[in-house]
Amino acid sequence: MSTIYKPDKVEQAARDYWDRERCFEVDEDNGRDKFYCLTMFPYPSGQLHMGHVRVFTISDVIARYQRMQGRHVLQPMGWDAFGMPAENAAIKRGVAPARWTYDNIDYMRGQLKRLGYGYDWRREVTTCSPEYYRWEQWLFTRLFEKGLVYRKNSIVNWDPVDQTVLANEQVIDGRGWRSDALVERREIPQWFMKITAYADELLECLDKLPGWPDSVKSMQRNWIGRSEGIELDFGVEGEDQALTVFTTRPDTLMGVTYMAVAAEHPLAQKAAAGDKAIAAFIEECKKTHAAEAAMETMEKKGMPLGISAIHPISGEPVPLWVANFVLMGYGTGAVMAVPGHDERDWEFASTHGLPIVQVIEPSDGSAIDVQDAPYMEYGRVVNSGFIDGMDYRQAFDAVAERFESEDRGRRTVNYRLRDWGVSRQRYWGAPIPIVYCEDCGAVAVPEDQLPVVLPEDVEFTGVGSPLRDMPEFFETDCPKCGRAAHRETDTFDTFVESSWYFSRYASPGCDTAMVDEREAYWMPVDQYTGGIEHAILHLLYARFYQKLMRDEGLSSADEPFTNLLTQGMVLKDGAKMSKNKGNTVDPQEMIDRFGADTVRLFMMFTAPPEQALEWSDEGVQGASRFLKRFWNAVQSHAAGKEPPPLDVDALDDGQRALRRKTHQTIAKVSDDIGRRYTFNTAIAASMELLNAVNRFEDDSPQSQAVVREALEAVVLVLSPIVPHICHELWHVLGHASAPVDEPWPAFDEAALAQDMIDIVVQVNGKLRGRISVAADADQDEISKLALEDENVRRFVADKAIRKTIVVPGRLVNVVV
RNA sequence: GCCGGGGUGGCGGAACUGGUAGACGCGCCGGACUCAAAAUCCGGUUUCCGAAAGGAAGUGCGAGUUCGAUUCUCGCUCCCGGCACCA
Repeated sequence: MSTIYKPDKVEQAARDYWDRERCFEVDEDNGRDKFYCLTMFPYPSGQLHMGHVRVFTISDVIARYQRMQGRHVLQPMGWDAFGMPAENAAIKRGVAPARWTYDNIDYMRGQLKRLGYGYDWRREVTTCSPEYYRWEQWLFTRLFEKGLVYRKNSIVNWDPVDQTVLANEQVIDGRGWRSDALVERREIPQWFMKITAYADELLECLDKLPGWPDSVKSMQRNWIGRSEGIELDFGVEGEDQALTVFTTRPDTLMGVTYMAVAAEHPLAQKAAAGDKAIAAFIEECKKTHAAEAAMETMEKKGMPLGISAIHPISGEPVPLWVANFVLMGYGTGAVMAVPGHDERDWEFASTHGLPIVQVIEPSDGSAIDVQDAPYMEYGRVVNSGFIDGMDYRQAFDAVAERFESEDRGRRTVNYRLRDWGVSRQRYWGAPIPIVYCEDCGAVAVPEDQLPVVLPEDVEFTGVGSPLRDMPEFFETDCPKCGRAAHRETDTFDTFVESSWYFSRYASPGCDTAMVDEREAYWMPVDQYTGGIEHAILHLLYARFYQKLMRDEGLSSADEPFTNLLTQGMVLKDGAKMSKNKGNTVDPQEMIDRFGADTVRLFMMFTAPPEQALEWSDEGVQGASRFLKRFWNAVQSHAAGKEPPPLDVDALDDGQRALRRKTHQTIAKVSDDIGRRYTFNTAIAASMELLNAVNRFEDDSPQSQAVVREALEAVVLVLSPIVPHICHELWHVLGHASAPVDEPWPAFDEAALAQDMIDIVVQVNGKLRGRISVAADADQDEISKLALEDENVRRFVADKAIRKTIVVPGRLVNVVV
């Protein structure tokens, strides 16, 4: 090998070795401590972007480190292969979505290999293959039997550009998450999965995930949005049916001055039948609702329905309104309005001249006037008869008990979380395995008829789904009665595929079940790494799926991911890299120019993983420069005489100092990579050690032995980050083995010991001098030495010393 | 509004448990090599005063606790992310 660093050759050689030796292919081994290191799998969009390179590198560093720690490491890779871009490409280029997708996968797999990631490619999962989605369809039919999926006509978010239904999670500020088009409301029959049945468990288990970032857990809690309250039944004049409302503030019950229902509420609908003005108002609400619901300052509009509810305690009539701020989808679609103690109710009451009364007073007795502003704090109940004088909790219980005993109310928990609509009016997705029969209704496709294969060779017009124009696809027989029936032509939301792919990695090739016993060895995932943008959707669905699979007897794990690392975005010029903004940097170009190791090093050095990383061309140059220095240092050392074995007892002070640095570095890097995931500081420490070696000008045999030890340490500790160059340099240092198979270096406690240590002397907390003391010096000795320092004496002068604080090994502070 | 995270040199960032603020890298300045440039190597680089020794100030702002605060407490401010007529 030439002594000039040529990344192309070095990297090719290392890759050939890993391939030849099948280094990253792992099978289950119950005798060994497993480590499942997972990265969020990519969508095969065409080529890798910098965000991919960052997340895969983080994961690869962790995997390689854990491997050197002796763990049996699984790191798989696959493709989230269904989705809209394939359809868009098909429209634009006239190539079938399947063809486009498989071509992209082939290209991107090559890129991943070029970056040196240590994947077990035998376990590759491609979600658009029938072998994969077959089991997804199977689980769906199981859930169908259990009643955990259901079909209902529902008002959905319709994306007029993408011609599809969006999940609530896919609507951002009233716009489609991909198309950015204003979302409309439509009523369509949809399949739903009962994620709300698991709302409590999904919430509670968050407390059992110490390895997850607080930010993600908090977002999920927020999203699930649990709130405890009471459902109360109000009588309505001229109606047999009670009007049920949900409230979290039963203590304000006596402050109710009006009631409001949503536009879709049956009482509003009924009133509209006899009143054109109300009908017009409801129509207006329907039109504007979806589009404007997210707008921050939407005007509070409403109309009286001309009927009254009966207050359940006072028996007084309470006017009933229809209002645009009441949501049919939350609680019961009706609210009791307490304008004295709720901001929204107060605003509405003020606008429409409704009475505002006070029923809560501050516990500290301070004066308030609810005519000026609502008082929302918990306090003491007043003007409320049977609950007067109570605090919030007492009043809550008193109201609950009274209404429950009279069967006019019940304690209830409400969630913000909605059931997961999984139907998509799209072609490029897994077919929903349902057959519609005129006699039998919706029937699940039986297991022996799965998978329902998506035809891949299709004409793609761009409007709607081609499946609807393919009788050969949708015409079938009813599995129950055998009569002519037709298949569901909707496909699954792609989040369904990404909710269980990690389990499938653990059971590759299994064609008799979704997963087999190998799942139990690998699951749960020990370390999951991916973008913060998946904090809610993907991570919540995946947790939900884990519980579904557990309850189906497929897994024993409650939670799929023990530790979660969310990496920051890659920015350029302060903004997220995107084609729209034209601020992208193509990883391939960087790899071709500098090599994979340089790109990996830059990514890991420039910022800690959770922070945003600003791209810098100079920074890449710097990384490249460092690797050259590293290469040259090892090569020039290896070109010298082979050093004798290290004789620790024969070292002079300088040699011992370098050796101490070596072992300090091993200790620090181990902690930085293994515990803190601060790869940037691990690299910085390695750079320091290499700088120390380069400054060390002593070519005595023992010095060369100390240098050899230092260089070997740098090669090994950097090998998870820049594996190719380390692979080569390890050989240059005379080893036949490969770093990937070496144990992680241990630091020698004895090497860290020092005879003399430098400590800092402060006078009144300000740095005034440095002294060198024996490591075992006692406090009196240290104080004495500190006071002998010339500069310290200048500042102490003739002042009386009030106190001397000695922090062993660090500093002395003299207080005068 | 609520929840979470953050504010440190010209820049990315370091300081992990309250103990030397600015590690490491980038950039910049000076030097060596070169006819010259690039590359490479060596030295310097928080600001202000000083030739230097050394001193003063300094981690968004204001207070507090402490011998000692980037770190802890309180108040404010700005930025980023999430959620939001949720009853």
